[in-house]
Amino acid sequence: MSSRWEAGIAEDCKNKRQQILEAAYIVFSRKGYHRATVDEIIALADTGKGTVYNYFNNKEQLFYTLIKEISEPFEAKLEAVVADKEPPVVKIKTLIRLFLEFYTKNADLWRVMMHEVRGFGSEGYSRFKEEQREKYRERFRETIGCIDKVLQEAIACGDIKPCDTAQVSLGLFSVIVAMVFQKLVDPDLAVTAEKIAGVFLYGIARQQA
Amino acid sequence: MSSRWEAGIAEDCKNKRQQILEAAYIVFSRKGYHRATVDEIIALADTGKGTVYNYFNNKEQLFYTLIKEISEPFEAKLEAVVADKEPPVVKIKTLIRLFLEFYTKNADLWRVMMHEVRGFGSEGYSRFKEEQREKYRERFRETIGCIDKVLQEAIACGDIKPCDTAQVSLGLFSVIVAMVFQKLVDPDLAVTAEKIAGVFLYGIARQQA
Amino acid sequence: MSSRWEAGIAEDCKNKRQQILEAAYIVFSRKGYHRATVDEIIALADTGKGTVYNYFNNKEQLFYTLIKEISEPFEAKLEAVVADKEPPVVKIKTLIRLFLEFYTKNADLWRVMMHEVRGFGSEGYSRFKEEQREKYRERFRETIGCIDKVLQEAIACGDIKPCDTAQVSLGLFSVIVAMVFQKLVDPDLAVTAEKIAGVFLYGIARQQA
Amino acid sequence: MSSRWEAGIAEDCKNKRQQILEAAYIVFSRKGYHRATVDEIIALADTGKGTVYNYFNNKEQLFYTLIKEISEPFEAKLEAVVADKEPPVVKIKTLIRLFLEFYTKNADLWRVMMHEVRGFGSEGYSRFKEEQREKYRERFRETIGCIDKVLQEAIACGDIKPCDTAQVSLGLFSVIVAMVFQKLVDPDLAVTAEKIAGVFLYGIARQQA
DNA sequence: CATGAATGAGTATTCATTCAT
DNA sequence: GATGAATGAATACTCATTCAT
Repeated sequence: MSSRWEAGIAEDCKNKRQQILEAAYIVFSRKGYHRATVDEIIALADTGKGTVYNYFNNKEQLFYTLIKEISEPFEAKLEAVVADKEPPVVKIKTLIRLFLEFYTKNADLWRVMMHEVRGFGSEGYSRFKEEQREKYRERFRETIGCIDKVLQEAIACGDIKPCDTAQVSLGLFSVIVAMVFQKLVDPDLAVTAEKIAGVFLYGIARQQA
Repeated sequence: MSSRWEAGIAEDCKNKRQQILEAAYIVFSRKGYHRATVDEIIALADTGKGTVYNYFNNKEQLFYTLIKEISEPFEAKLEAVVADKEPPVVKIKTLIRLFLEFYTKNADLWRVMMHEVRGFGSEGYSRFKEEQREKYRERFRETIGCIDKVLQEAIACGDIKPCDTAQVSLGLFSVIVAMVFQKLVDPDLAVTAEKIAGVFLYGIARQQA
Repeated sequence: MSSRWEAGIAEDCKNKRQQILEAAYIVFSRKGYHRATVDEIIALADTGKGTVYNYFNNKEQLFYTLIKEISEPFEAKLEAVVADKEPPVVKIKTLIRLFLEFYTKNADLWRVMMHEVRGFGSEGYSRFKEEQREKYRERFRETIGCIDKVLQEAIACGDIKPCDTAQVSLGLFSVIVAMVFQKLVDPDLAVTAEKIAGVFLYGIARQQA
Repeated sequence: MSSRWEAGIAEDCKNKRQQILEAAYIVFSRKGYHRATVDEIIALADTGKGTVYNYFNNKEQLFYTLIKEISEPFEAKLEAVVADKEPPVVKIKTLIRLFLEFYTKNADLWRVMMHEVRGFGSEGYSRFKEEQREKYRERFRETIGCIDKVLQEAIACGDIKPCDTAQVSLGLFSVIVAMVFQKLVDPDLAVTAEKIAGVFLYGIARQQA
């Protein structure tokens, strides 16, 4: 049901902090932020309640740390692709595949995160402080920004027509996420990546506009 | 701030039930499901706490009723467009415009709804019973199904290439929602509708595949 | 062990709020502020936990309300004595008797209150907000101020020698409280009042200075 | 802010035990017993948490040890004055001065101590065991007993009128403490000592009774 | 001896729901 | 029908104490 993002590490050498993060990953994914209880997390992590608060200031910070630790390697990979010397269209397809992979792995947690962070300035919506939520949003913007950069590159070299790259990159992103959340992704991610890229690049119309 | 979906009804003949639904609309939109309190709803509805439970079994059913009463007129409109005698491509653009209109109006509440209903079979995620959540999902599928039908029609008459209509309609839907949630919709909805349709129909590539 | 400050009211017509206050009186007196638990208060008040929070915002405000409701009638009595047309020396003795009576009745709770409120600006000493504590202290100053006023009156009419009335009134007050807290008060309060007045008025030396 | 009761000892030869006691002095004074945390004490003492429990059985015993180590030299001084060959009235003034000095130095901690120990037999008031609290009270009685002894001496030699020395010594003590706690003590302690003695010896009335 | 990671019992507070009036 | 006082299950967080290193 849930992925362990560092499954390589042997069970017995994991420290408490890691155990808690892994348990939190599972519980937040299953229950969402509000309905996830610290009690359930510690039961799964097999630690005492106080231990959680030795490593994290509170539930919110535990959640944020989780998101951050999962995001960072992913973001690094994205950046690497953006910096590649491949043709932009190839890079777009690679990015789509990476996104499919990441969101497939972390679908549940990411849905939760997006919900908690959503809204711009909605007071009282989430228990999260606005400052904290802004940090999540910045992360989100940068992620989509990777697609944006490659699109601009593609326009620059004439591979695609000039367009509002902010909108298109968001559109591309949302389609990827929708496919994942609705479980319409082919086990061979490259297949789905090709399909998505195909629609965005060439459209579905029989005749060119 | 909030839309009244039946503003035509005069204030003084609104019954308690309607007052509660309108207050619930506002509070659920602002706070999300979990953080919305019955106390806040009745304060806004200017009614007693017991009254809520005269009309609705519980908070959950209040929320569902709200969604249903807002969805139904919208779905009727969609069906009407599908049944139109217009060319499929025109109908697609009309559908996109209707979606943009509806989600723009009800963005906050819909975000909340999607979050609560999300997940297929995640036990304990929401306080909602699985049976209840299935009702929401069915509604969701039917909504997207409208796009699907028109796409199939378009394929049948040769306007668009054969494609996986379930995937494409979901993609189209997700792009619409993303634009709305990220506030990238032009005040003139038709402009944004054209853009979205343009990308899906003709792609962004300079050369046909 | 504890006094009921409105014992006259029949049990069955007491409302929940009053029941809670009376239980709080007993528990705060026995346990002090920190060690008094809401659970114990509701057990004694025979109410549900939520009921406490219907009437009082939180534990602190419950405590403050308690103090206020007990203080006010007492302060009114003190003011009445100050305004009397009796000779100052007589009024002083009457005040002493009233203090003995009040503190004997409410010894434990008052000790708790004084401890929580103590300190001028000691950050973090009490969980009480400084603003709140200032309200208690103002109440305290006014109470002692009654003695002060009568002392000034006595000086004005030549009954006692000029002296620092602020210091003497505080001294008188502290002796009263000490007698009560150490359980050295005679059942006939007037006896102890006379003794205390005697020392302050005429001293214990065999010869005038 | 805080007094070190053995400042003479060089910093570098102070052992852990002493460091902990000094930190505890500061923290208990600032926060009171309940709100003082072992964490804060060890942070200030620059030591490990376990070390505290090497030297003291628990928080309670740490507190008691603190009180004892501070009290003993003070009590020795008091006893010395009692044993002096001075006239009783002079000794009383000296005692008052010593008390003013001691409580001024240790005002905050003593307030905390008195609160924790207060009450005779109040079950559950403090976390302290009744046996422990009795030790504090015995200490308290002996301290006041010094005044009592001198008063009795003064009566014996005819300097003061026969009176209930237990009550008067407690009264004298409480006035001293009140002056200190309310910050009404003159920087020159002898001035305040004279005033207090003056009131107790000769009263404030213009005419002898 | 010194340490600090791990622990879990203890507590204030929230809020959906009920039911007597 | 309308009301709102009463309820108590549910939950994040604190902090004294232990014990393996």
